Amino acid sequence: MANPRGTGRPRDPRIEADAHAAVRALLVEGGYAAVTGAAVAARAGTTKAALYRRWPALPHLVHEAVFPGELALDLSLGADLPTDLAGVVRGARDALCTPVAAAALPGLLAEIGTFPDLHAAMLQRFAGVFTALDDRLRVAVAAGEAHPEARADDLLRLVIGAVIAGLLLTPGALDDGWVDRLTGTLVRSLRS
Amino acid sequence: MANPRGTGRPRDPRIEADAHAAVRALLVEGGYAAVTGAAVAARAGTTKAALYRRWPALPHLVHEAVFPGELALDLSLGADLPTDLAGVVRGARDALCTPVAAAALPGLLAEIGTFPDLHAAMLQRFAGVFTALDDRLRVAVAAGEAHPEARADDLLRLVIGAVIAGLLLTPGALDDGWVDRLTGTLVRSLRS
Amino acid sequence: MANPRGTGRPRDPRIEADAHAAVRALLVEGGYAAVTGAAVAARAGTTKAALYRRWPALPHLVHEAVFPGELALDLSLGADLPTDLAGVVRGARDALCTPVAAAALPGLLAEIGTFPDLHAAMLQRFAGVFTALDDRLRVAVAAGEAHPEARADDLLRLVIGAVIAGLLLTPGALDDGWVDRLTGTLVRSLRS
Amino acid sequence: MANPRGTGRPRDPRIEADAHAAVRALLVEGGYAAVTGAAVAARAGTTKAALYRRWPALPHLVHEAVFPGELALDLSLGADLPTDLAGVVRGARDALCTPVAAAALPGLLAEIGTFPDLHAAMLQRFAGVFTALDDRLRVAVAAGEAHPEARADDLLRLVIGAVIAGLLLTPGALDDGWVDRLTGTLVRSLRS
DNA sequence: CACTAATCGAGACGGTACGTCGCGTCTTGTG
DNA sequence: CACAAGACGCGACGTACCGTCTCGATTAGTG
Repeated sequence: MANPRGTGRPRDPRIEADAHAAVRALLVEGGYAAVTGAAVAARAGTTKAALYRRWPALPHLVHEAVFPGELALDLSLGADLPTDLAGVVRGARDALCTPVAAAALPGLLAEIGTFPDLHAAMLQRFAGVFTALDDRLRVAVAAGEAHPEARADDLLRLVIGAVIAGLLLTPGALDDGWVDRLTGTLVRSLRS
Repeated sequence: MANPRGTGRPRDPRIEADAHAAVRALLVEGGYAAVTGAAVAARAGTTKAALYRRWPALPHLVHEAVFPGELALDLSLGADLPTDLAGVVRGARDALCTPVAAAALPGLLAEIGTFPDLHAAMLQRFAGVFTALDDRLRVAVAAGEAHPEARADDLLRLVIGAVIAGLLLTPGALDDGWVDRLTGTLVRSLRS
Repeated sequence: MANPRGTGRPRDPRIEADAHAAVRALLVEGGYAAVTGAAVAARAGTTKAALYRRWPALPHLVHEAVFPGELALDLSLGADLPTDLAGVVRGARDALCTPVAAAALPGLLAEIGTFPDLHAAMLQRFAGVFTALDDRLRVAVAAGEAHPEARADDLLRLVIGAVIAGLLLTPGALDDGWVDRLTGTLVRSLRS
Repeated sequence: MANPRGTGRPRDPRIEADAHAAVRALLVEGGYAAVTGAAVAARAGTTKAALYRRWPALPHLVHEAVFPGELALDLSLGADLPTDLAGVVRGARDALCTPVAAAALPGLLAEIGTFPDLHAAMLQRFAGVFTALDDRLRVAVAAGEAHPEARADDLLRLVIGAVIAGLLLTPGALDDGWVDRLTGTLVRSLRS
């Protein structure tokens, strides 16, 4: 898609940033339905053609605008397990409950059916967290804080699922008390 | 929407049923994107006007077609707690992982942003399960099988979230082993 | 269409009159496009079914409402020819330039293509005028006021055409001066 | 409507021509009622959106397709008055009695009520004829062939009205004999 | 006095056209 | 090459009107 050789007029790098900003603004103001090709282009001061030169379809742009990079939950390996799990829970909630993310997620998840590559891209955002959580879990098992069959994927899916379900079905319920309760639940569930 | 008095020509009851069936068939064959007003009408042997007379928008019809009534998980109050929780987990998975439901859910969840009344309608499907689970939990607390702070809403949201996250992000992973692992997780998390 | 035997509930005679009045009111207020089945029924305090029991289609009702009976131009046989012709011109103009008629005519003429029976019905309204004009013309020929080849149908068509063209293309131009000028034109054209 | 600056992708000029041809074909085959947005688009090998980009509504397209330019009656200034008038009468008849025009006119005239701008557009088609007739009439007055009060607008309205009335009410009667009779009528009516 | 038969109000029915909108692509002219 | 601009094919949207139908409730005349 990108120009392999260095030939030709180079792409205007501001368009990427402007498009990201436009998407985020539209998401907050009008929800996922307001993120129209024409609307994004107008808001970003460019045209649809410039967008489609960069992203294969609108949802890809939205995904990139909402989740620009990998989630950084910085599991402070060394703190005790409850503290680290609380960090994961809180981090996942904070990342997905941004006004922008909350507006985009339902639509993005629905588009997975149409654009399978979005699926992989979204999962990729959690890859680092998964690795860190896997490592942390191994340490906890060695320390006798978690039973040996504990799996990081189940754990992470549980957290993400709880956040998504809360986001979609009971928005507003994911306060700090919820973080504490879910953390406690996870800690207890890890005991042998 | 419905005719309050008995006046006027009564609605043809077959249209409701045919529309439901048409939506389910289209969902299975072509996914959520195939559920078009014209396609549903054609398949149901009726017209768009007849559909819009009954439902304010297509997603309402889809919701009704996919979740015709309340989820019945028949918590067998009396069995031991692990068995009952396994029933809830398995029941939620079975209800939401039907080919029809799996095809409809992502789109349906995304439409909540546009049609807020869909939100209440979807939650309503779990009202009975919540009540039953709440009762069961109280019994478990009294029997010393669960700690007193355990909350049915958190528990149910955890189950639903796990299913939805699994459905959206890792379809195919929700096998019987997953049911057993999640049940074990929940049982352990309930211990004081 | 009507009930041949006297059996059954008799029709409510007020509906005819109310429907006529409703059509005329809607024509004046919103033009031909506002004369909808539902609108007429609502305005007349009845229902579409009652209307279609009486008229085969809406244009028939409109025609009846706008031109309830034959045009009565009362050619005062005996006056001089210019006076009589002025009466015809003025009468045709007055009959077709009513706000109601002016609003209905273009639509009615267009429906002729769909309902050929409307055609005959509309022509019928001029039958009496034609006969009278034909007689008057014969007298004029005998008196040497008109050349022998003068034909009433050509003459009448000329008058009606002039009114319709004025109505459709230059509304407002059909004032009394126009009546005098057209009358003069016709009188001169009849001279041998 | 049109793109003022030369920017953007230029409109495909074939679409205009194809749409015109499609409208004419549909008019002849199925009458005014067959001229549907979808039908025109399909026949022209394009889409409804492309049509609505060019014309504000269907009747405007129909008008343009049926009367692409101004009527050219080429009054042969110089022939004697009866010959020139016969040319006007015959020309107006020929222009409005084409199968295409005859099918379109009733509908088009009826739409004037909904789209007032159509009115001006239709009158414009006769502007040149009016000017020429006005000039010719002045010559005739100077030559003593017509009385001084003769007005071209009255005359033209008379001709057009006669054609329209004949078209709408007595189709088939506008043969060459009718042309001669009407011409004679006009010539006599112009004498002082 | 029941019975019959057509009308009444109300409103749903199938059908069809309307005009709009969004998508992702394409085609110009201009850097 | 990229860019701005905007037309293109495609297809869905939700609304409106048409003329018909199906109800339950009236309202006469008839047996």
